Amino acid sequence: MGSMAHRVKRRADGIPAPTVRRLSLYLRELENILDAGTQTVSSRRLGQALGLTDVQVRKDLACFGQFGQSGVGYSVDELVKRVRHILGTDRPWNVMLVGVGNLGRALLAYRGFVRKGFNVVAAFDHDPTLVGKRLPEPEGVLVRPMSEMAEVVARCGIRLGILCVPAAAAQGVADQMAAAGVQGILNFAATSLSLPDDGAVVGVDLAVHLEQLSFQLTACDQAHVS
Amino acid sequence: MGSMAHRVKRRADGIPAPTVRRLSLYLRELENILDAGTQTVSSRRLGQALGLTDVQVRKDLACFGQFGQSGVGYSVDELVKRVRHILGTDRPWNVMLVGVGNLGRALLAYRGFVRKGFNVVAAFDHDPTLVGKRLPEPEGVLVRPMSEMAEVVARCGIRLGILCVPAAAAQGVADQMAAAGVQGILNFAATSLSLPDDGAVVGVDLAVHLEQLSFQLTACDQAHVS
DNA sequence: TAATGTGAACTTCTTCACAGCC
DNA sequence: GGCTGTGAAGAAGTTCACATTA
Repeated sequence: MGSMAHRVKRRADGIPAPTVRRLSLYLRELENILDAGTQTVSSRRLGQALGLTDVQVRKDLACFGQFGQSGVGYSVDELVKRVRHILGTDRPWNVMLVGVGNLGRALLAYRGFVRKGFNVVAAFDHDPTLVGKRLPEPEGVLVRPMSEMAEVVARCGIRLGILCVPAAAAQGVADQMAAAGVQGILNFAATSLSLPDDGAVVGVDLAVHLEQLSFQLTACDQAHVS
Repeated sequence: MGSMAHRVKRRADGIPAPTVRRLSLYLRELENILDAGTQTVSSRRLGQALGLTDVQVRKDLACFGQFGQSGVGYSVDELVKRVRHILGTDRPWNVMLVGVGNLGRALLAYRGFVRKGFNVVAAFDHDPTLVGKRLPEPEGVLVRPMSEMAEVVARCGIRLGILCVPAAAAQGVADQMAAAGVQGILNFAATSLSLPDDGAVVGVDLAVHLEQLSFQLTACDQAHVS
């Protein structure tokens, strides 16, 4: 089955998909709050920062147990730990990246992944002129030939992969990744992917997001006219 | 009010938000089908490519009128035109980009935007050592100082902006963009933004997407253990 | 036969209302 | 007063069943 951008294919457990999406946002906000030195946060405050109601926040968190204190709120530190554990980012993940074009290179240089516990430990590309380089230069990740994928995945315990190849090549590469043992793919190619049932895909199509905005503005324009 | 990543803030019209998200995916698939030379497509085929049911596809399209033919399906060419019109991408958009770091540079080099009708006609950065460059080198978009933003927005009729500055600076820059007349922001900063009510935001946090995958794998692991 | 289009049933998600706690 | 947690009500989205058309 193909996967949709921004929607997980299989829902793990009985957790609503929207809840999982929001959980990441809660965590991001909580980390900001933690950095600001605040000890405690209420569902209202957390929700307000994200444009959600307080009840929504509490309902989401309630899926995983009850860790707030009546009349006080949540311990930020505690909540960060709990949410990280729920998302599985309380321990580091080794990640690989395939396709070292413009976007791939930018992602290799992106520090946001490491900060969240995702270490990009391997990169692959089809193009022999790129293989052997270290990106970002001069001390980055070694770009390897596709043929080494299975071995490296096994050796480094890689379960997640970032796919940044052209759309036309994406399905073939995704199959290779799955065959090599990768279980989850973050797909930046402008196409839907089919994977075996135990493979998870999340799609990010940069142009699609701009389309969402142009739709909104266009719809508003027309509302004003009529 | 803040906005959520991957969710539009205000829903234009009476169109369900999930429908709008899927519309972009339909278009992407339809463009592939068109390139392949196929004349006609059924809701079943379109849905299958995206992991959706045929009814879902028809219901989504039905929001905008009825343009299928019983027993035959949809004219791909016609449907592409209609969906582009709905999304507002049947005419080009001038877009600006703020923050020419790693990610910003990669996006300036990304050809997927132009292909979809989004022309990045201006870039801005705070850093004087970047101002004056053309990215991607040597013939790309001129990087301008922030101070020129309002003038350029007005002159080029820019309504959409891509925000790629560090999280700490994001809200301030977003305010500047809104003040300059930008109506929609594609936010790559790892933070939620508050904008005046007539401003639309779509957030893309690359690390958040990996978290969704790690959640899924983690949840599956635990399901297998128990 | 092969498809679209759509009211109705159903499921999922969100909001309301309120009990309980600090 | 301020806050969490939660059953119940409501809203939104999806699927079913089928009428309809080529």
